[in-house]
Amino acid sequence: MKRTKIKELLSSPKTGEDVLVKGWVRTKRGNKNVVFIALNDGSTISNIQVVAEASSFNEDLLKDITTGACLAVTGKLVESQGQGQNVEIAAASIELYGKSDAETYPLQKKGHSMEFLREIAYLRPRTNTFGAVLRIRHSMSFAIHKYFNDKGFFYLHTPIITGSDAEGAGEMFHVTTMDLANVPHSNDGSVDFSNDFFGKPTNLTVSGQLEGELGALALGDIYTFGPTFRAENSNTPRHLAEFWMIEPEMAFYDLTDNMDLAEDFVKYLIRYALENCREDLDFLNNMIDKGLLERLNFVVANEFVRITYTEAVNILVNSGKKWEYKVGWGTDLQAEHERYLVEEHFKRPVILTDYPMSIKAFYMKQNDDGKTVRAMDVLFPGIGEIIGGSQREENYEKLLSRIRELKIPEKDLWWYLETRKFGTAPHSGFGLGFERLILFVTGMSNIRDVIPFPRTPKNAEF
RNA sequence: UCCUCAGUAGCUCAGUUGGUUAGAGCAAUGGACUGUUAAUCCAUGGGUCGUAAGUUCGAGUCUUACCUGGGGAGCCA
Repeated sequence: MKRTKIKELLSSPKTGEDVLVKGWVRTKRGNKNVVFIALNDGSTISNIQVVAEASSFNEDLLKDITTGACLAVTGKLVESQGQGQNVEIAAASIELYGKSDAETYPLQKKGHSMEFLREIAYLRPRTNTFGAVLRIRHSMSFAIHKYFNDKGFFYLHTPIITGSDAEGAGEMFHVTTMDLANVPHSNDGSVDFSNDFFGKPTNLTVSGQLEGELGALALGDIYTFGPTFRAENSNTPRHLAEFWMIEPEMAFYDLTDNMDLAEDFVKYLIRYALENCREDLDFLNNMIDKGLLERLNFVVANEFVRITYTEAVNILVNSGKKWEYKVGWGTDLQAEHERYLVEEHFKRPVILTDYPMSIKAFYMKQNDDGKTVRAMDVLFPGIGEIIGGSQREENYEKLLSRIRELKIPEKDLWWYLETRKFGTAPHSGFGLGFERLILFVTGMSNIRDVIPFPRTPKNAEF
């Protein structure tokens, strides 16, 4: 008999038919005469109830059916006599694939703390919460590709290993095959990379943007979606050393086009989740965050506020609030300022634009005022900055002078500058932190719980 | 990296101004129960109190250092 997934079984139940299901035991209860097994195969958050008449099965087999054990069950799908479910399987035969010693299996029927589950990340996908999060994570990945594909964007694979140390987005992880116990040095005392694998210093990427721009200036509209690595010693519920980032880059987009795309993109993803992940979202709304569905619906239904950095500073200065960090034109906005704008003043997502040139990256297009750049940050409630982007500086002289002002090693960026020499074009792009999106969509509060195997300072287990 | 809180049974926690043999709920184990829904009821076992040093007649409790985790901040996505 062919195996049926539980999701399929529950969505279009054909009672009276014989079925074969395979999955892991969530709970077992019962008495002398009848045993009830809640079986889950990961295809959906719901379990199927397997009912076994004790007299029809070997006593030792029933004893070995404990929380966590893996079973293959054949039987007839019937209407349930109980209250909790519509259909159940009247078991005809049960094959035990894998026992699960109840005394040592870490997962119980009762709830566990997120901190404990993090320590057993090799098993936590078997819980309702992580099953829901991981299914939603998959759906969001798929929706991202679908959104861009439908819009005629091309998925560009930018390198994971990079030879330039120029973007300045964060501390980097070195990539080397050198024997670290015996690192060769040049005469001047510096590390000699000439015999290293690439013959020069290399790192894991902190952003695919610069290569993404090369793609946009050939293919028109591209996006990247891949792992990103930051060796920052950041210990917060919003940072990972290894995370996934989506970076669209579009030729002929100005900053307004860029904002329009970012807003449409994020709303599309949230709408996609609402339409396709309903059961999992309902579960998370009940168990994790009672305001989740309301917040998701609100974001989809309302325009994002768009104001300039200068306007934001005025609002903050005139708010009458006491700030831990001083607000003034030219300083970067702190978490408390962003939170005030999003959560108290406007009470909705906010896009801030036209930041001072001095606090933003070298590649952002300079405004005519000579002091601001065409940057945009999308700020979300509870998350903070979920998207950062800009129109890029396409003028060769302006870009070069900015690189020199900031003393960025020009020799590492020669290829990037070349694009401004040959057929340069106005273009824009942004980066969306995938896990931060998942945080928002799931209502989870710690970024370590929206990626299967989190990498953070002092933690690379599993 | 900084500030702050915490670490006691498999899990979640209680443990009084330092005082005899460290407790509870859940889980587990054994039993009861004719359809259960995180089942219920009865019983049983389970601890180097994060690690190391110190103060003291005496430390789960006080001190110091370190480790691990949470929350906040910075850096950022």
